[in-house]
Amino acid sequence: MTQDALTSARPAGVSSQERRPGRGSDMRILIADDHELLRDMLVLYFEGEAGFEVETAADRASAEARMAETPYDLVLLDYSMPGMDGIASLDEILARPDAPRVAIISGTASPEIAEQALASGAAGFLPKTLSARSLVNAVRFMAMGEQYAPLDFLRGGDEGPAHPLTEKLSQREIQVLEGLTKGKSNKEIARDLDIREPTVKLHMKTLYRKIGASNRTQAAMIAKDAGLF
Amino acid sequence: MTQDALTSARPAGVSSQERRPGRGSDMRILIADDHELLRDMLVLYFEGEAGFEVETAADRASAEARMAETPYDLVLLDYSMPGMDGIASLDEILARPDAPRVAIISGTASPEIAEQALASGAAGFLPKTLSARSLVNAVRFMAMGEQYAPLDFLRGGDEGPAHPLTEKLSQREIQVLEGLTKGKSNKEIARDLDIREPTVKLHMKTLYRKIGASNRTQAAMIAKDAGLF
DNA sequence: CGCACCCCTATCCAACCGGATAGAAGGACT
DNA sequence: AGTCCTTCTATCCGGTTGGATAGGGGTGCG
Repeated sequence: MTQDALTSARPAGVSSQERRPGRGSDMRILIADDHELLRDMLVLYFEGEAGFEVETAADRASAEARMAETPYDLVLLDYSMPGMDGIASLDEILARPDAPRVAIISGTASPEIAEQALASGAAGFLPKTLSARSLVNAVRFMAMGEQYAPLDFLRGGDEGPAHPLTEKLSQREIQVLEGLTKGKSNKEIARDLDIREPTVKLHMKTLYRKIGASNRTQAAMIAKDAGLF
Repeated sequence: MTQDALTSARPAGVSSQERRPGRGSDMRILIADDHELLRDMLVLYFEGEAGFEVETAADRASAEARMAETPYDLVLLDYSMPGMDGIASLDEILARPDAPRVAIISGTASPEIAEQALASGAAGFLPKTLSARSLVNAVRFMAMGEQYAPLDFLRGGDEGPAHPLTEKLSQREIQVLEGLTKGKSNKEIARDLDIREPTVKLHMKTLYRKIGASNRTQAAMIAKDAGLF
């Protein structure tokens, strides 16, 4: 089958002629993502590049097992795969005594999450909207010790403004909605924004109308589905 | 670049299969997904196969524009890309007078959503956890007019049960949680499940403890993040 | 200026929610 | 039988939410 080239991820031992002794040893990269399509893709690309040695894992447990076995120069870690629980999981992995450099890769995460990841010490943040070419370049960049993140994504210039929701909502209403998605009460939101609670309730009511929700839980789910926050 | 790996990977074994003497012309496929990584992948792959003609779109608007211009034999439609709003968007696209066969592709959608998509008349459902090989086979299958969906995914055997949440919750609590994520009130949930409201409240309280939520909105967000429902 | 719009505050009230507590029926397992 | 677990029901209470109503400031615009 043609797919052999793709699916032969060759976990270890990479038999290959594409090894180039030019720069000393190869760069060892671990791709941890539950999307096999993506793993196939990246393995394929990196195998065509000189100086890379790629292994894969489909969930957090096996990823950590591999990290414990052998050191990696860079780990591409999916933000949402089995075993992952947001930034907390990243922190835990980075807290390991033998922690490698870790870059977060995600298809759904927001710029906010990207910033949190970078603040936690991630080597970079890679949205899956990146092209394969850009991703390989980013990996090279991070492998040199730099921190990478696509600027247009962080600036929110990404896909956020296209949301019809944010267009309709005022600044305050968006802030209130954000607090709502965090599961906060009106009282907490009021304190955070330094306004009175009745005001929060007003914004709440108006934004319900605007986005078509009938209670706070629905509003939170709508915001979540829209990819906000 | 590494395309040689792809193009050289022509399988002699299947080459006869992919010829479509009945139709004469190539099979036209539209890939609509905002993840450029995935588009790169599939385009490269299908270009290495005979009998396929592939075009791409990064959002719903441009996808529909392409559909209006020329007919496609199959459209791979990302469930969550700019312009998409769940099953409703699929229904709208399928309601077009010149509607092509449409398969939903998603990295996050649940088995429940997959079934809804198939019930709405989708040609298939493709989780991104599929391997490249399986995906190509699925496309061939769907192109023959069949309806495709990975059975183990639909049975929930996929990544659903791996969720630590569903393990801890009882059957009833899960049902209550599902109603919660739909934004329903306790009263509505009670009616739907044909139990009394106090009972719903009890389940609600206990499931809060189990999943670590302090109110219904947080519980809903946790369930959503876990990929439930 | 008048007007629209956004943001802020306030009060009142019905309804709902979160939590505690208590009791009971059925199935499963020892 | 006894025990545990799940499910169901119920009542009480304090707190929160949703909705209506009535204002007061601020900015921008014709």
